[in-house]
Amino acid sequence: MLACVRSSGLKLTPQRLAIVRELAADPTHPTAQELFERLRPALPTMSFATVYNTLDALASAGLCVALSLSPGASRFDPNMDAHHHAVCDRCGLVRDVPCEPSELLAERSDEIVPGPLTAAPGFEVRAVERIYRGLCAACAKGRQDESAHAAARHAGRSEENNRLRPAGARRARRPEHG
Amino acid sequence: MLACVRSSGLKLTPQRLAIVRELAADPTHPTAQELFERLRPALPTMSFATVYNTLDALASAGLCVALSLSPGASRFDPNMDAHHHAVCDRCGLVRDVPCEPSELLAERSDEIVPGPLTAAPGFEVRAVERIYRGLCAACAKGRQDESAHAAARHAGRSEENNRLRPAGARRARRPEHG
DNA sequence: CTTGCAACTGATAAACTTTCTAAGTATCAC
DNA sequence: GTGATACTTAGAAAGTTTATCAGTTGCAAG
Repeated sequence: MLACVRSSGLKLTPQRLAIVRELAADPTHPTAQELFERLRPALPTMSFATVYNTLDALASAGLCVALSLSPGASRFDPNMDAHHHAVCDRCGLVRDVPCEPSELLAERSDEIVPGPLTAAPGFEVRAVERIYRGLCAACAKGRQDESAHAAARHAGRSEENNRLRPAGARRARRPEHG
Repeated sequence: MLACVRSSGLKLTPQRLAIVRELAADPTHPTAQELFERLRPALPTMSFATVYNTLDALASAGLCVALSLSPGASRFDPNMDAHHHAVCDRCGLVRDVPCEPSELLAERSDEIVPGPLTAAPGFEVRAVERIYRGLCAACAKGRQDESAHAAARHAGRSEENNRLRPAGARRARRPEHG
């Protein structure tokens, strides 16, 4: 991937090197904020804007994609092969889900692109993606524990909730496509 | 839908009435900002926060859903039946795409929920949704015109671009799942 | 190895989206 | 009608993302 950075006409700075390495090594599709915080020990002077600039440059070069699949900050995906996503309703975590073999046999190695949508006349379909909504392993386990504790103690809000809710978001939010 | 508002224990205020009516009548899944601006003539004193409060109340009552399918503001969907979405890469517009008959035959009237994901062990799938990415009719036509004009005049950036990009976003953004 | 330019970084401001707070107001059950 | 409660308004505030600009640095050419 680093070679692609150079061949895309992008200069290979220490900041970009660190960001690309961290992004490529992380299957959880981190946000810009997460990348920034993880790299802060190694690059204490790096600006937050540099993280965004770099991710934008990578995306423009076709080396990663910005995902907006749940409220809150965008997540960045270095996997440019055809794949789908599993999105946690609770913490927003995103994991890749490979295409099924039948999909990979399609003409485009990307996704199966069907004919025009009768529901949306004139809409030009470029790609079709699938989103699996639900609870990631950690949140599913967390909820079990929570309800178990809630049964033991009557109503004590004891567990600190580790939901990674969008920034200012404090209220509960109904999951999409309920 | 208005009856549902009352039966959900929500008070039926003029603001809510207007918001519900506007939302239910609009198939394009407007943002909070768009609803606010459209209702401003009828309700000049309505606060922007009221739009958010109302949409949040509706979502919590299960009467609409907040969609985060592209960067920028959330869009609100009053259609609670099982369906998918077509999302415009350029302007962010969202249109509903009904499920196919085969999907509606599934056990849940919602979506076909497959077995556990081998790619994400422990992930509890609640629903599967499909996103058709591409260009809406208006943007597809707009791009044709743009390239036609660009060919005529050599490089004049004459057409004002009507992209509804996320807030501060000025730069071009690579569509997801490129 | 030096040099120069273009691209990049860092810092900050700013725009936008969303939520919170506090005080006043209106809805609805009785 | 009347009161409790939920709602609205307005403004502040927090989080995300982009713009601006001066200073620095990567890197290609010499």
